[in-house]
Amino acid sequence: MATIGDVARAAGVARSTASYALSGKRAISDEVRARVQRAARELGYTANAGARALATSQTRVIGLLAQFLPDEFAPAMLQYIQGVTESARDLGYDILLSSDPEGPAALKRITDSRMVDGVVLLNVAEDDDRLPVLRAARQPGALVGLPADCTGVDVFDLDFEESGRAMVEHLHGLGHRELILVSQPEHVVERGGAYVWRLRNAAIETAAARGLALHAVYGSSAQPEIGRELHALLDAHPEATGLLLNNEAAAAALPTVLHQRNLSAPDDLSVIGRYSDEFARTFSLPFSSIESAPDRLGRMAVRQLVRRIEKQDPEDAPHVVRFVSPELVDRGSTAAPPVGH
Amino acid sequence: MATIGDVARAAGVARSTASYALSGKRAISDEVRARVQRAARELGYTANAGARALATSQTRVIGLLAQFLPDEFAPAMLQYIQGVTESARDLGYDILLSSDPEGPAALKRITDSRMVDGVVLLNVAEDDDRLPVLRAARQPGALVGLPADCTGVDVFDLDFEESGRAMVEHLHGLGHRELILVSQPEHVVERGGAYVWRLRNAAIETAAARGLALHAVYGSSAQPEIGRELHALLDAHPEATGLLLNNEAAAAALPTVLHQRNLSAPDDLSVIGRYSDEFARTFSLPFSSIESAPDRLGRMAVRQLVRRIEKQDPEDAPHVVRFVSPELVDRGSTAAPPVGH
DNA sequence: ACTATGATTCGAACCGGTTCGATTCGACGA
DNA sequence: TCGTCGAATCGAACCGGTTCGAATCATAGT
Repeated sequence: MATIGDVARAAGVARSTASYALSGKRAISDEVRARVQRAARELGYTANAGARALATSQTRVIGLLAQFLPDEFAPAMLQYIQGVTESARDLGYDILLSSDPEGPAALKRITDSRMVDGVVLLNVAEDDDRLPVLRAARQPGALVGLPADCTGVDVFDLDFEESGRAMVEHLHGLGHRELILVSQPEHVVERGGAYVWRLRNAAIETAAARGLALHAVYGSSAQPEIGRELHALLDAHPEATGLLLNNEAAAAALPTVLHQRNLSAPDDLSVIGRYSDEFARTFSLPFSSIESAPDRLGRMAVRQLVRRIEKQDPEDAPHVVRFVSPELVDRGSTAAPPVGH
Repeated sequence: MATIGDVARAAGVARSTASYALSGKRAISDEVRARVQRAARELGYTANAGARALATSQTRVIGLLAQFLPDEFAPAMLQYIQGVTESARDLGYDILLSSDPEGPAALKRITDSRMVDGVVLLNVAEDDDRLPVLRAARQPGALVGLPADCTGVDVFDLDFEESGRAMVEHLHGLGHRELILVSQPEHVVERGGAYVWRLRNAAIETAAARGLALHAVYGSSAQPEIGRELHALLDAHPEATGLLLNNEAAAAALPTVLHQRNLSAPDDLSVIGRYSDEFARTFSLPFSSIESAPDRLGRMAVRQLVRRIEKQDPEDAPHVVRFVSPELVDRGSTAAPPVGH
């Protein structure tokens, strides 16, 4: 494999000249630059990443720390990953993907060995044990998911409070008086998944303020349990006319459940979920929903991270905590409650 | 950040001695080794990955080239990625993930710059344009998916021929005489997705040999089209008693379709699919299926790749082309055809 | 004719590891 | 007592880039 020394020799110049000719960091005469570029092309020269990293202390690699948790919804995870890898590529970075369940240890190894210029953390828990490691690292970090303490990192997340409010307001505006909210399993909350209670509490609060009855429950994250639970819920609250879903498995199971009960949305029941449009398309979910935009969050995290890496911001720019406003995708599954309610 | 020079100084030895003490590649007295290790620990020393790669020409990173194609089924892709990252971690490697649509260019850049010790290609097409680049690279490669030409690479894939045969044989054994096979969209075939016709042709052949009628069609990869197509198919072939699905979207859509037609499996129709158990669990698919084992294929590819990287095989060990035998997961959706057929 | 100037290019050092050959030193056998 | 041997350690070179300061050279100014 050709080195820059080979290129320099072929072009009849010093190594440093070849380097400058290729990088453009110093003025080089047109003639020499052309010679160097030609030699590089002919030898098929590509810089050795390790050597360059050693010399520049820059790897142009971003670490992506995902955690494949048992209850995490897989398709959404892939969308995060996709958003991150794509925007990284657009900005000239590669992605080092770690799914090590030993998150803190993996993060420490990757940052200490300087394999990456920065790090994106997915699935951030309220009290995420990777955060102390990240703060101690020399590289900047961007999070997808809101932890309790945001100091020293840039944070991106869907505005779950506003999402909860919006869902309730929407159905309230249509005249509904009794709602059911199905959240993710409770142990997701216990594990630190703050988004669950952020949406839930906001929904409960809004419902109370509007004088609505809201039955807020935790649902399983897989079939067939969630199907049974949905049946039980509808049995238990026959007066409820609105169903809010913050649980992908429940959304996936609901069409069958409605069929089995011979119900349809929005005629018998108004339904509104919170999941990604991609997910909705893949499974043709007919329910209006708050778009959770995982790919967009991934892109935002990478963009901000790269700005920090490349110090486009003034040295100590304040860290950002940005909430993406929920957008309601109307698929026509909500309407005024059936007469008689 | 501490370098090995700092460690050596703190321990009062030469850099080389510190290196040997930590790597164990030469005999070092117990006393000195202990001193070095202690110094390393106290200084929080971690070797610089770039420097080590430069010195050893080894990165302990594996490149993972995925392609997020519009019709590829997302959850399956995540399972491949998961299998690859997990087994890589177990073997002491990190994963550099690329989803660049410019596959050949990305592969060339990654291998030429020696960021990786080897490469796993997902989604390999019959005439994959990444293969020439891979063969020209100095690093070994492992594929998931069967190309037309396997020279110079290790290949892993599900045995789609055997899968097609097994599905047909299974229903034949139960007494069915007329079957429908729904494959992925035809443009997946045109793009080089050989697995589609491999299963399809084998199924057609087996059906012919057994004297069965088999209606083999291509289906859409998303709802709601695929739902409509399934309805049309069942309308068109009222005498068919068995349905074979090599199309995840069709499997996901079928429960609703059956409901709408007031049919149930296996009483009215025997159904057998080809998808992963994980997928089946997430969506509670009640259909027996050939397990496509994406995570297992990912693991196998990485294991073999690492053996090549570490030259555990004799220098020029023949390249392997391994087909995973299909395993039928019985979910009780097949039985003898209803009487009268 | 001589120097100041600016444009190019060169040489050497450095990044932080690994590895090879040489050196040191104590123990042991003759 | 001396040479030999083996174990432990050291020093230097090397991997392949980047970057800084110095050197070269032609041109322009006086």
